[in-house]
Amino acid sequence: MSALTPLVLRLAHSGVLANEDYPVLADLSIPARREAAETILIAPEQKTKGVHLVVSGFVYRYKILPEGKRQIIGILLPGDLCDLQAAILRRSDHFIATLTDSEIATIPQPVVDKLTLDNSRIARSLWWSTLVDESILRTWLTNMGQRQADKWLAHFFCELLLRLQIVRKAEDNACELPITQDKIADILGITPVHVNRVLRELREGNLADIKGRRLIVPNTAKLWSFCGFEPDYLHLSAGW
Amino acid sequence: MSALTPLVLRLAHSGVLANEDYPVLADLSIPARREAAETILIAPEQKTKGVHLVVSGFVYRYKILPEGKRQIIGILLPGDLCDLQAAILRRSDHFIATLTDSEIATIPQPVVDKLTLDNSRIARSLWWSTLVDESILRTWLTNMGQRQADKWLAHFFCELLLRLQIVRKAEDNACELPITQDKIADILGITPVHVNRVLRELREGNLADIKGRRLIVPNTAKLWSFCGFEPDYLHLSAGW
DNA sequence: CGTACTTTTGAAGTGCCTCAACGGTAGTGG
DNA sequence: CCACTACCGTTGAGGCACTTCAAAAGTACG
Repeated sequence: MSALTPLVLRLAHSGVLANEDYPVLADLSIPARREAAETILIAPEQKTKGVHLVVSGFVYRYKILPEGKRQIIGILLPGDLCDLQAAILRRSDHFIATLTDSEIATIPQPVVDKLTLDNSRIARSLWWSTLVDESILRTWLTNMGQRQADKWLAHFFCELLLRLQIVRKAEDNACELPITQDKIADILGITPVHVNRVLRELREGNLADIKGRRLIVPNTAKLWSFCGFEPDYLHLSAGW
Repeated sequence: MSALTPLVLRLAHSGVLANEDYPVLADLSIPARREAAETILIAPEQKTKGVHLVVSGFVYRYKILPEGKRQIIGILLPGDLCDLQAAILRRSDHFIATLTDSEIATIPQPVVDKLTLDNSRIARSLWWSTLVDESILRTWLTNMGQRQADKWLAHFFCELLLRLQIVRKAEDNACELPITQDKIADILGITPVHVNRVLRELREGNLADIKGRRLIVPNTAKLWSFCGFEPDYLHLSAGW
């Protein structure tokens, strides 16, 4: 299994790749290296030399305010490219760090250039992947602004489970969730104390539970309807 | 003055265009048409036939929750492309509508394709522009999650003034703000009543005021430091 | 088997919301 | 020129979601 397999699984959803493109991607032998949890991959203002790909593990984006407050602005799962946008913008405006011990592949800049210049379908599918990230951001912003903490947390769980299922890292109703309540708080924009209380509510309502760093959702449909989850924003189906 | 002038002013900040690219863009004669305020340009699930460019006026993106709540997820100013991302994703996941009477140019899909396929620098600069949008989203998300309403509103004012100055639609300390408190509320994710109170605070603190649909900032530096505004995320300087 | 981290719970406080009313202003038509 | 209407801005009072501070209990690990 190539380090790129999860990426290819994701890009397949873009609906722009042709059969002949898959070998091109599969045959790239990009080595993945291990990184310990809480390793900073990119910092603001830092110039990049390649594009990081998450092969296994969880990675997160975050911003730090002058006062020291932290907002997590994205979770990167296997198959996600971390800093394609930083490569184009030429500097990052936020931090990217590993959440867990992870395998990270760095695709050298020349390889990215070759892929995107030689094959307009692959270029298009990579662009597509950054636009899905943007769509997720719009949804998070909407959740933050309009949903209460219980619904927002439930929505986050729905999204995570679904995104992990695409890359075959989740079962039907459970997945890894290697994340402390402290970090969930910085995702939702609330305090850790309140995360804990809301989590209890979800548990008591049989909607979701976290046990031993795993998320368990007894009834997916019930959780979806609880928070009004509509997965269109993940752009999973490739229908024209 | 071409309808594309504001766009070119923006793309100049990408730092990837060469001198010879400017005539290519300037010579495109894309007609702009007038649209009344509150005209929906794009709706979710709708297929697009071209890319909308704001020539004059204000445009906004928003999402509607199942319960009917609205979150505004972006303001589009002259020079901004509305739906380049929808063209790639092949369907929109949100609404785009005019905020004011506006001039909108629709760049036909074939022209977009030609620009992006024939000229990799122009393609790159267009991609750059979508990534700046994404960067703004990350900052809004951070503001929503971590800043209190007064600072968030002040930050929004700082951003708006600066973005309008780039396209020469604002003076040093004032700009148009053709927007009701109701809409500001849906940007910040708070209630209109609270917007009103926070606005009064800013007025009383001599930080900012709205008079006759115009934003007035007596002392820009003071407003910046009040809310910790750091404009890096707008990626305005093209420095390598 | 201590040490450090994470989770849990309680109690009091605050930012923002809700509901409701009133005032201002611009446009419209008589 | 004045009424009428509609919308927007402003203000007050009470309530709720979430925060803050603090402490205790559970869990992982060398």
